Amino acid sequence: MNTQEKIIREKLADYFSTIFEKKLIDEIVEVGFLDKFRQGETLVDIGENMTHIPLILSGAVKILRQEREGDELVLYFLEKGDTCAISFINCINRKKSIFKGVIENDMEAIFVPVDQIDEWLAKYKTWRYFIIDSYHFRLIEMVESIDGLAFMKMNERLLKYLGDKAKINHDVNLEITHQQIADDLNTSRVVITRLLKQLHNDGKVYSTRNKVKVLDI
DNA sequence: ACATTAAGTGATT
DNA sequence: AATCACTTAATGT
Repeated sequence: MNTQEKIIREKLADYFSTIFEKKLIDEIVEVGFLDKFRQGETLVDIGENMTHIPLILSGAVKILRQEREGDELVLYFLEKGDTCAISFINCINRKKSIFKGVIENDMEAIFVPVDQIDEWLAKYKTWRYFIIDSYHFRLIEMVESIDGLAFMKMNERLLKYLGDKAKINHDVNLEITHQQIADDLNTSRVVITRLLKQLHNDGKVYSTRNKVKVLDI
């Protein structure tokens, strides 16, 4: 076994080896490759073809919908142990991605080529469950996201967003500007500034320039 | 000290 | 909740 394979096997041991059967792990080690991305990089853009799906080992990815340039909306975040089931379907159908994925935190993932994905679905129960589970979870997050748009006031959306962000960062101290938040929620900076001030006064967050500390978790 | 960028605010729709 | 227009505060050079 070469060193590259050894490394992948070790990385998988952290999280995925508990959910995948041994034979499947062996196959992943065989065909997968490790790749790293830095914060702010675009993992996949809308309209691109996908050839691999990531099994996320560390870091986080922000999944968003984008209309035109500068008009976007964050749907959810992916972190360790997650994969993008949507991208999986994209792979199978050889369709173009309908989402954009931006690296939220420096990310490390094992990429598995599309050809195997299909094959494993029939071959391994654990893989099947993993994909279905992932798909289900993403669907729930999507519904939550829709609920947010349809029923929640902007201040609730903001609070949820900050909570999610704190969770995936494993830190309640967020380094972010009002403008960046506004972009992610597809609203204006002025609105965020005012809502943040409210939340600040309500004791739910503590915010200063470039920083928001989430207090109410 | 000056320029740039982030944040705060009142008025209007 | 969005937009405008403007002010004030923080930060970098």
